[in-house]
Amino acid sequence: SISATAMLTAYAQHGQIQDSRAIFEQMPQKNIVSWNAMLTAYAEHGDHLEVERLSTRMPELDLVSWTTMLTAYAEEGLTLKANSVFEQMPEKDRVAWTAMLRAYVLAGNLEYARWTMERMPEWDTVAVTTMLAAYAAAGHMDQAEGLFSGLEEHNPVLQTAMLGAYSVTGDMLEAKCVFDGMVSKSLVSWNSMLSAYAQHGNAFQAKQIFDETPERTAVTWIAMISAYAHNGHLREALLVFHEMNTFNVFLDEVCFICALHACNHVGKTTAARSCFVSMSFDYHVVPTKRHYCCLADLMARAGHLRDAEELVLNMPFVPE
RNA sequence: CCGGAUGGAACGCAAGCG
Repeated sequence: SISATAMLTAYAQHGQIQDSRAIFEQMPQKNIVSWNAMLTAYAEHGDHLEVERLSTRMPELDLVSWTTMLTAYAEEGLTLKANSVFEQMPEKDRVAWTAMLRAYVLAGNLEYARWTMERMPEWDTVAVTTMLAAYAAAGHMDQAEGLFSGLEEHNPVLQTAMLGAYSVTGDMLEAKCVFDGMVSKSLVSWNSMLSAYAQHGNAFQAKQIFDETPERTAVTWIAMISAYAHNGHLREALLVFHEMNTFNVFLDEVCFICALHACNHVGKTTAARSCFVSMSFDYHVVPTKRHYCCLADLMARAGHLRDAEELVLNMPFVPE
């Protein structure tokens, strides 16, 4: 039963929702964890209706079930439904409170989010980080700083959120100060510092972080490539892209959007085409609308209007 | 006896429209 649940989750995380449902249905005895895993699978698949249907069939619901339902609603923007789940929960832990807080953040309602945080029986660092990041994204630096300085314990996630907040306002000295003051830095911290420089036109300092970081993830590479691309160093951008290809990096769809964009500015139509083909054949990344958009834009700018038109007409999406 | 499966926080990207 434990291994079946693990398999169910693995299939779901690879988008094979029907396979994971098949495993679930064939399980001889289902416990609360397997039911919850199936709920999570549908929640991540964006299918709140199936989450709802499944939950009515469950022999019992626990904190995990309730919170999964709450999050499923929240991520589809159904804040009222999320709240009604929350209100009906027989007991609430800090995970549930934070999920509700985040539901309001997703709805853009920072007042309710804050009110939810204030009502928590005990403040929790995850909840505060959620709130801080929301304030930062909305440009309320004073509020973000207030939360940050009000806490005694600063963990790496919270500090990275604060670093990102300073990056939003372009306060690079403060951002670097938080970064340097961190006792332990995660890869996300390194990437955040790199992106902060990248987004503020400092390709040189971005490159320094790029060279110093203990490990490079897909995010690291993309941030570096776009740091160059945004500042007119298109040759460097393409060089880094090629370097990335020689490492064993897991390339996701965003990598290719970024590469296509760099090709676009250099006017390398051929490179872009081969990149587009290689994406599906070598990396099994399914092209999305955004990739077609990039490539069509590139071909049009290069004067290949007929090719661009053909691409748009033949793409597996409805053109907008 | 112990361990193993499920829920909450921080990082990257194009175009268009304002």
